[in-house]
Amino acid sequence: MRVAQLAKAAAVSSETVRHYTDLNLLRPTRNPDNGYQEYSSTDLQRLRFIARARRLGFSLKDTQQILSSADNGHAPCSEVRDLLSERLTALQAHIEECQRLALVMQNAFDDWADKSECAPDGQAICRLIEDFEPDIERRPATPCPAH
Amino acid sequence: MRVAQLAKAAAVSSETVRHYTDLNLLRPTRNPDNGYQEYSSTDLQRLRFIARARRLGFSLKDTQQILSSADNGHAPCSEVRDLLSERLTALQAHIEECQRLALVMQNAFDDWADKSECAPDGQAICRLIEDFEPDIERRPATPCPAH
DNA sequence: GCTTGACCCAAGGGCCGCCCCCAGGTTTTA
DNA sequence: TAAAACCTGGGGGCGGCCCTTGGGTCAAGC
Repeated sequence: MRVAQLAKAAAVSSETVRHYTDLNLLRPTRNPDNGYQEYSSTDLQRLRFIARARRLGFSLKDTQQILSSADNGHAPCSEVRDLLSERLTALQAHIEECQRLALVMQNAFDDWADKSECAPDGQAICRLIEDFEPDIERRPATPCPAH
Repeated sequence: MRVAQLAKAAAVSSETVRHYTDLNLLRPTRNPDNGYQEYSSTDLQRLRFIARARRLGFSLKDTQQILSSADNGHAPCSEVRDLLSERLTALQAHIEECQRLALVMQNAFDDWADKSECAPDGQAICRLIEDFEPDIERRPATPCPAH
């Protein structure tokens, strides 16, 4: 199979296939006639595997590690369990952080409902923001990447 | 003030100050003797403003926009309200997405508690993952960046 | 046989919000 | 006076792709 076929079969984009190939997650051979990548059904299996792992919250690096374990003949299952539990814990922490931020935002929003429009006074930038300081403990201002 | 002083006064890193300066969010002058950046108290106000806006979940681009409105003499408040509400909505969607993912992970984890270690059979990579397909509708595999 | 359009390639930049490193110049402190 | 702490610009790195550039290749229709 070539890039686009493989991509379609696994419901990902061709760029994703190329990306994974660059990362050596997929190992196509070369068609010597035209230099095209030739993917096997094993690659399709791997690609589907990767897509599933991503859906389960694993990073590409995780997946890389799992696949290379499997390549070396080890059953990666216990590794997978551990990784999943790690990722789940991290995700829960992330969710809590986002929820804290959402609270802060909601509080600000509610507060601001009362406040009148601030006229530009040449001093303040925007009093809504400048007068607002959340009560929560200061944490590094790395809000959730609210994609 | 110079970089480190300003950074300290706003409780951010010097690199952050430099970064914001590169983005033209801060506008220091130059000390002609040594080429150092010289920040004014206005820059400090702006920097604190940015830090607050970040804590409220605004992106740097948002902040840039807010600041340039203010620079142009417009009171950015209504803009700020709109942006905040947009960001809050996006954040809530993000949280829900993460919660769905956490559920999927938790389900996988629970499922897997029963299953025995899979021996490497030369065919499967890891049955835990390969046999698992979450019930939720397929969504682009862009899980939460669970940092 | 020739065009059109769909596909393929490699290499590189862009996103976001910084952090870190380099190599060298300046200032401050002991 | 020397060491420590600062400053400069430029570049790379993180993750997981997406997109562009500037080509080459291939299938189908006329």
